[in-house]
Amino acid sequence: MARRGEHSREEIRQMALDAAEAIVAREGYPGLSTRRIAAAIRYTVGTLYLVFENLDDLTLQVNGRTLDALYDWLRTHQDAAAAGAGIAVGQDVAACQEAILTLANAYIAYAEAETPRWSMLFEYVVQENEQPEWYLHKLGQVFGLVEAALRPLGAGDLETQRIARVLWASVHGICLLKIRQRMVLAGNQETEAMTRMLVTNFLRGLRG
Amino acid sequence: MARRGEHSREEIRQMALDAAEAIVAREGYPGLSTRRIAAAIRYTVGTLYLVFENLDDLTLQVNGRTLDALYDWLRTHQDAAAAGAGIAVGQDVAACQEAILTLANAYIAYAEAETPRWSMLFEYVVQENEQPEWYLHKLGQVFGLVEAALRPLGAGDLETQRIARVLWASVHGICLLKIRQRMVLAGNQETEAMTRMLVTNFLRGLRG
DNA sequence: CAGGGTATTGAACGCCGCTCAATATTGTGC
DNA sequence: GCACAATATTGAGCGGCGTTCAATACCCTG
Repeated sequence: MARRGEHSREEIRQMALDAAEAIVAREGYPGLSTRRIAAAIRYTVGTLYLVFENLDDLTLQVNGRTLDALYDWLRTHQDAAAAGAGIAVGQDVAACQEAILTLANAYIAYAEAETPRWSMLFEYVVQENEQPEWYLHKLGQVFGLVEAALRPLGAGDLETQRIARVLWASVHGICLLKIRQRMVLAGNQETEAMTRMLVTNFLRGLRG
Repeated sequence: MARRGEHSREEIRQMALDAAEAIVAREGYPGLSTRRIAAAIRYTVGTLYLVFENLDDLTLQVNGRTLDALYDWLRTHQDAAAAGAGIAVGQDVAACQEAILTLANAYIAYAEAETPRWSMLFEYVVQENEQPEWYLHKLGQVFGLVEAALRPLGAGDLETQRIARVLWASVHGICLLKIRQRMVLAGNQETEAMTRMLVTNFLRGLRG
């Protein structure tokens, strides 16, 4: 045995999560196993169970990191788009639509850029459907971006939340269709067209 | 050893698929294993490999059955709704909207009624994203119902197909949200309201 | 009734998640 | 400087997984 105290528990935690992310990026969620993670960080399985409750716990924490990364990604793309469109255009309905489209396309772009990580968010299904509070919070942060973009529409808070959920569920559905390659016909262009069709018509319907 | 020729290959196939469905219904996709299926039909694992290529093949065939069942379910609900609304109302836009809503609600109802089976359609991910032709055909049949319901709108064939994909991806997204219980607030009513919000506004946007 | 053909078996292989007694390493008190 | 308590780390072991294939038990043909 060796290396007692060479790494703190928190260091081991981070190393394990890094290694897990690397494995998932390379081989997808099915390639993830405690033995592989342990080998990658040059510890043994037993050590992992000192730091994580079990593999589900570890998986959920990887997903938590992914949600953080997704949030940052969306923010970055939002800022880039806002810079391109000039300052303080966020108040009218047309600008709101553009903001939503920006978010939607950024979301889909993330799913494409980081497909295995993104897929794992949904491939790992919690059985007792009990996501911990911290996880729901991270989810809420991402959802919050959509709600914020919709606020200029001037609907009530609860109505805005509803619209955001419907819209984001729909964008997610299109994204799934794209990633799972169920769309034999479709390239990138097709997906953007579908997203635009969804968002513009849905919002026009809301106004009309 | 025993029972040589007691069951034909096709009989064994059906027994295995039945057993697999029962296991999935009871314990979900993660509970499915060759050893359990074999035990349930009182054969051994080896026999399963005479009838199926591997567990993935078997899983895909269970999913194929589910697609058939879903198709029948949607047809039945369509017919019931059509009977309720009187004969030959399928021609104007309002009726078209009702037809889509009927389909959407029936889809979500199926997911609720047969959650494990329905979930397995998406939890089992084909790695080489090569669904066999027969599977794509079954998928196409379900999609075809949506396209048919949209035909009264009078869009071109390709446009109708696009609209159907967008709409169905979106309904699926809402359905996912419901089933995965990410909606803490939501009961059945909430989901129906969200579906209605999506469909009515999207279609109104298309018209307007 | 012998023998070929085949349906069926089940042990074996290398994985998996997870546990826990055994052990190696360290810091402390003398 | 040393013994000892405390603890970080190990890794064999358990039961389960998908998959393979030589061995076997059965049936049919001649």
